[in-house]
Amino acid sequence: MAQRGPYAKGLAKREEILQTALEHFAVKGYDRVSVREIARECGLSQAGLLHHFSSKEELFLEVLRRRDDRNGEPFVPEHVHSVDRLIGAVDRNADEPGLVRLFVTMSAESTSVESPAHAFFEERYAWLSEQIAEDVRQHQERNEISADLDADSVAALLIAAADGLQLQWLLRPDRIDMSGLLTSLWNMLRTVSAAESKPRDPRR
Amino acid sequence: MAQRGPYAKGLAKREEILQTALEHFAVKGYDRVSVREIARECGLSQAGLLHHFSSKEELFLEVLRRRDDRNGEPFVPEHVHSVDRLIGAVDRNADEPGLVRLFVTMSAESTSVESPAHAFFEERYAWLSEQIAEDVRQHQERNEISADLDADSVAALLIAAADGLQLQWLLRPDRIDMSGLLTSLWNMLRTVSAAESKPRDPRR
DNA sequence: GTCTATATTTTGATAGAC
DNA sequence: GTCTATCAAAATATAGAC
Repeated sequence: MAQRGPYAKGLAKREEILQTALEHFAVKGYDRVSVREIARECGLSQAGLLHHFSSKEELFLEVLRRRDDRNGEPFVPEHVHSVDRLIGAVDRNADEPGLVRLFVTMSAESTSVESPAHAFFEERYAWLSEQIAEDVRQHQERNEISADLDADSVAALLIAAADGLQLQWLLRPDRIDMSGLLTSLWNMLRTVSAAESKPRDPRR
Repeated sequence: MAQRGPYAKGLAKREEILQTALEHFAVKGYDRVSVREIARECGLSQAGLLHHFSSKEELFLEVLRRRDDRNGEPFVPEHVHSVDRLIGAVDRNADEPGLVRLFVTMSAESTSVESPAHAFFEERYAWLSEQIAEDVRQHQERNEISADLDADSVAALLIAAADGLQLQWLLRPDRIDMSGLLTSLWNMLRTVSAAESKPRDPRR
């Protein structure tokens, strides 16, 4: 049924479209890619492609969803080792510049309410922040990180660094070691004592 | 000559256009704003606007350039207190969500070689990294930060955090204190001893 | 400096044949 | 499932009048 079922051909084509679309959206951004362009690359007409996805926006959202579920890993409560998972994901991303560019570009664009990806990224950040903060709290309970640090702040900094490093890496791939730098940061955060890191006057 | 010169009117209109364009690009992104839209807002026709700027792209680049020169501050060598200046800039940005959105969106888009802003942001990052790293080195010479830390890495992390925090702030303005968090990070980096922050195996 | 008018291109989406 | 044909709606840029 999987190989010869009535939908086998359609599903295969659907996958090819999603992969091609990912590459194009990643390189040029949502607005600069036309459905025609993706279709041609897949050996289809524009109308032929839109048989599989009812609109450009739906195609785009499906691309995002497809690449978002690296959550897998069953039998482990989600937040356990979330920071390590974040670092691992960043590390793997170093082999997929297209995917990185897609998420960097789209998360930035998503800050506009008009973006088709607005809801998607809003939920994603809320989920990720909570996962990381919970992991930080567990480290605190085990005295592996200062209990006086604010877990939500640490989470925000880690996620910010991950995002910002990916941006820099896209511009200068050979000069930025994303996962190495993120690991350094995580190690530093764990060795810092809270008393030393109280905010001072932010202005010069 | 400045007020009544033959170009006074043209220059004033030019400024109005640049300001309006900034707001629109910031909210909707380069591709989702039409020249017509900006023109109407300025009480001009599309052709009327394009009398001042030969193309949409040129208008856009001029907007970026205009908002980039907060370098000013004469009589101080550029790199001195660069980190404090970075924090100060982030702090001021909290009053200008439009400007933040413009730079976040455009720096992300600029990672594509096809982006009109590619060269602009490439140069900007190279310049900023060098400024921050040099400031870090000066702190190291004064023993205010561990000499064993790599100045370029610290610079990369600070810039990454600044960029990433701005992204998160756009999505959840009330939950992210950009300059406060960045200040915390800077303080932590200065109190960390290098021996404790040696990289370990990045994978779990 | 600003307008109207227009040329040219491109896009997303639909209808209907095969 | 895929194609051809077509529509309608944008957009940028230019020409030329005032």
